[in-house]
Amino acid sequence: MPIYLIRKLDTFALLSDEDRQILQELASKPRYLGPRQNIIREGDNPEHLNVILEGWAFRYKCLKNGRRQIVALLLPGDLCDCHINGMRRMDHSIGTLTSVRLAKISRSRLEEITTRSPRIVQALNMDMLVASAIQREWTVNVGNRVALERLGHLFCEIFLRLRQIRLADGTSCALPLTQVEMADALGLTSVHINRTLHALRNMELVSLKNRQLTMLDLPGLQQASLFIPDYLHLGLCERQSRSADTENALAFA
Amino acid sequence: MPIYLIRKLDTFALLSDEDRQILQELASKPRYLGPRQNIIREGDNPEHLNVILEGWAFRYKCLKNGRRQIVALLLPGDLCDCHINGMRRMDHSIGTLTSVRLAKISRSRLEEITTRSPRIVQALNMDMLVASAIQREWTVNVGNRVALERLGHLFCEIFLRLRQIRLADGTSCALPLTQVEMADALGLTSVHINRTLHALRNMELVSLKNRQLTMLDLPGLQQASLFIPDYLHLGLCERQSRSADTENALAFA
DNA sequence: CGATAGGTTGAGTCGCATCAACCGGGGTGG
DNA sequence: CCACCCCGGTTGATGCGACTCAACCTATCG
Repeated sequence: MPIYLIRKLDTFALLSDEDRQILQELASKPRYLGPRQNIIREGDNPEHLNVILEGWAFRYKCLKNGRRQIVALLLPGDLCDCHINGMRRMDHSIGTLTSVRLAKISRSRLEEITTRSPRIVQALNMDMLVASAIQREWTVNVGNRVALERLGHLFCEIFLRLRQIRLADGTSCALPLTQVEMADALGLTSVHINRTLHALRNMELVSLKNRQLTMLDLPGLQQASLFIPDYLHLGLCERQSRSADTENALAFA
Repeated sequence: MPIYLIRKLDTFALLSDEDRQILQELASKPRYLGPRQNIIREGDNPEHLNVILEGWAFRYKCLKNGRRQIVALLLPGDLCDCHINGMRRMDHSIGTLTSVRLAKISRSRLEEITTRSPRIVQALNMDMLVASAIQREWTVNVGNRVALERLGHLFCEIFLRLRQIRLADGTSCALPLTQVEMADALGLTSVHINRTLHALRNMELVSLKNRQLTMLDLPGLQQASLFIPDYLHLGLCERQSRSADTENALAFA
């Protein structure tokens, strides 16, 4: 069940029960990958659309000088490939961070879906716009913020994105990234991430142990990181509570 | 006439004469703006799709600390707004660099186009994928490259994008960016851009005077900048010469 | 003519990289 | 069982790339 995809799209458009049913059928033949594996490599020819049903992954590019830049984080419910038609060759790779469950959606299947539900198309479009907005914000993050702001900003973004799909528990969420991976995502070194993390802890803004991130002071962290959540377009998130109610109601029916 | 849009889309899909005719009709009521003006501001509600018919513009975000990050350059033929439906509030602003001629396309008009030509839809999708790829590469650029590489990379990208729409003249093209604007695009200061530019000139890789950029040694610059053009997906660019022939043929008919 | 925008240059400072050593825990194999 | 290894994290010393501040230069324009 692509439960996280449904939850996310639900914040982008008013899905009907039929829409949800259509999305449910997606996850028929899931594919499993272990942690630190490649889902697809730069140069590969993407044949179908992959959706992350469960687990974390990331887009990255390797440079000639040997360094690696992580350009995006893919969370449960995120679409892997630059969807719809067109891309002949991947210009970047996608790797897993944790164990990942993937749904493969063929092109024909996708077309079928889009003809059956315009609302799903709308929600997918919105999702794509948000993904672009996040990418722009990452450019801002590495271009214009110092280490402490960058790391704090990343934490804020991850936390809010996970909360959107109800994978945050109060003020905590998972964070299965090593310091090396944070460094590669933020254009810093792991040594400096380490020191910066200590600074954030000393300021009592976050705590991070056993891959569990706790936001001790979310407003404080947002301010310290120059984080403004607008770009995530979570505007409809108050609907979350409503759909949570509906979901519960169904569960108890 | 959205000649540059047509040229660009022509490298992404095989457009028919009818497709071109449809695109021609877009530019009916153009809007004109002077240099250094805002096309749309963060927080605005975008009502229609803007296409740049002529001139240069850029997407940017301003931070609380007063600094500005330019997150994308918009060249002739580029689409301004995160198109199709959806976005309620702009999460960034768009400003002009030069005088700009814009085409406003209403939502209904856009739908009409997409129903009439699936090939245009395909080309627009491809264009969107390339725009995303460029955004990712900008993240890599500011995250993982030193000043000289960043600036050289920017020059390579601009040159190839302009050549794609045949706005490059041999090894030269326009570059209407001030050093402050280059700095804001690359996450550097204008002082450092100045010194880096001198370094590039001393290495006899580029020359830049009167807003005219000349690539003295494109392969050399690409190598020095770790530039790999794959992400621009210019694969079909050999078609350029063919369509140029067609265009000339028509011009002389 | 002064005013302004863009570009140039130098000196001093700082954030982050680099290099290197070391620690602790979990897994493996003898 | 312990010895070993390896990965992720930690810490210190040093150096460099880019920032900051400031002065000055040049072209353009009202």
